[in-house]
Amino acid sequence: MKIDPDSTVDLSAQIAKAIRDAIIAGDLIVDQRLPSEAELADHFDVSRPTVREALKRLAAQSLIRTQRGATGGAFVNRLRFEDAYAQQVTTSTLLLSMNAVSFDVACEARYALERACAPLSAARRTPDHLATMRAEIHRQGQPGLTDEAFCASDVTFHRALVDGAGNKVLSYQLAGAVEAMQPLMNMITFTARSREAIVALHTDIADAVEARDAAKIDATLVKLEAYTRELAHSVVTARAQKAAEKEHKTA
Amino acid sequence: MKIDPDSTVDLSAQIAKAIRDAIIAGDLIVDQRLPSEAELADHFDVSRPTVREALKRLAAQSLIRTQRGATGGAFVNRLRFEDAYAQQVTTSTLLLSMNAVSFDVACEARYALERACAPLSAARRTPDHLATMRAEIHRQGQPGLTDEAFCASDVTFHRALVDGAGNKVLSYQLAGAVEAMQPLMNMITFTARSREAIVALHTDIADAVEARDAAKIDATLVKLEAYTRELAHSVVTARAQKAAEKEHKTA
DNA sequence: ATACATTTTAATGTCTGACATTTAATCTGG
DNA sequence: CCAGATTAAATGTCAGACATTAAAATGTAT
Repeated sequence: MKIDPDSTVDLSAQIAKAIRDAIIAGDLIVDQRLPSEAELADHFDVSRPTVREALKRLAAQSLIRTQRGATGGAFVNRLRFEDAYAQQVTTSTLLLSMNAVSFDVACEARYALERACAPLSAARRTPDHLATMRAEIHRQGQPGLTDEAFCASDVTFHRALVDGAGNKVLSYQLAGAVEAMQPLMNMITFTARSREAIVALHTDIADAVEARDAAKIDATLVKLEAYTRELAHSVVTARAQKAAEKEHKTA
Repeated sequence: MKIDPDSTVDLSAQIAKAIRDAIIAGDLIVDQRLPSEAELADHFDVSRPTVREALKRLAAQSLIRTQRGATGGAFVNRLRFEDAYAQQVTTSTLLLSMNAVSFDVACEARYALERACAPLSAARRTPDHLATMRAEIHRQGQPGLTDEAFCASDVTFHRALVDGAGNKVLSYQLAGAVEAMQPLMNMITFTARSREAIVALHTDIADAVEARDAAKIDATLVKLEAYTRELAHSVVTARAQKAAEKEHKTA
């Protein structure tokens, strides 16, 4: 592991890269302890604060964890799916909000991915997954539910569908897509009638999952996608109209 | 933005979280300059090194960039899909290697996601995407190609297929799945005969994409998945046999 | 007045050395 | 043999200094 002190790149970034590469290459294995900060500083011929900045970079990516005390130090972290979820969701959310990704594009991606799970979920879902879906459907029918709570329940429902596929990699990939859309979905005000329609489609999906009918799940997801986009469009239209009225009033 | 100095959590982690939350909430917008390190240190009532560790954490997630000089400082970064790709691939690769995700599970996820793109790609692919696919097929037929180069070309081919769907979110999500599998794929030694079979299937896919025949793409991807898994199994079997022989020799 | 060279300045990058805090291992007395 | 005190080693934090960078301000000559 070496760095170039003459490079224009930050030393801490170079050190972080060197250690990261060693982890990816398998030279440092899970739970292995890195040398102490002082030893690393000595090795790379830099000061301790510089080493610490490098370690914090790695910690931000969940590649290492640190422990204080006598037998403490920095350890290579076993990257867990649960840890990766959070980062994936954060990144996806920011990508959507910063890159003016249209609702349609995000929606299309989400349902395309979800439909990819449909046949697997039909084959493998357990009673647990089904119970979660039914419970969320029931919650979604409760009057007095806020839009945010309705959306959160929607996310849980869809994650149960995805988790039913029994493939951790798929669940991980989809967590980003589904949850990242939540802020966009929260912009939609769900009327009693639209909630009723969504709950009906959710019920169809749950029934199809119970019957292990992949084609039916797929078809219903297509319907749900179309309806979601329709709702979003009406929101956009209403907002534009409101803005126009306001404009008219000021003029 | 406040932190709790009595918490057991690192101050730098708390500060990073506070700033990250502000970015996510939109309180800090793209290209906006953060206060200088000295000002942040003053605001949070900590020392400059502590602030710097926090900023390095954010930089590791591409949430900010720093610039030196008179008008320098830390700026909120516009998170680009390209920047996110790299992190996504690193994370996915480590998840697969550290969590003993079986080849079958990863393979299943990859092809499920890819098949989700098939109908969109059939509808939207441009001549460019098609040209890339044809070029990679040609490369894959060249004799003397290393296994690594063959795999790299395979990745490029599949990414062209995915990019053909014309949905950035899908491309982003899939980049992780496809590229993360490359290390696993590199373990497979491709015989002349297996390469021939793969190239034939790739050609079928390219033909179907050209004809905008979604069903045909889907069907061929199913075949390719089955063949890939078959190849992987034979590799595993061969390796187990070799290990058994070695065991026998030592005994 | 303008173009170019120089100086200033404000910021990040880095270093040194110190102290605080945490935690496990070790020592010590009952 | 065990419980408490001590020690040691590591990370966490701080203070202050200097190095480096790059833009802006200033000065100067044409």
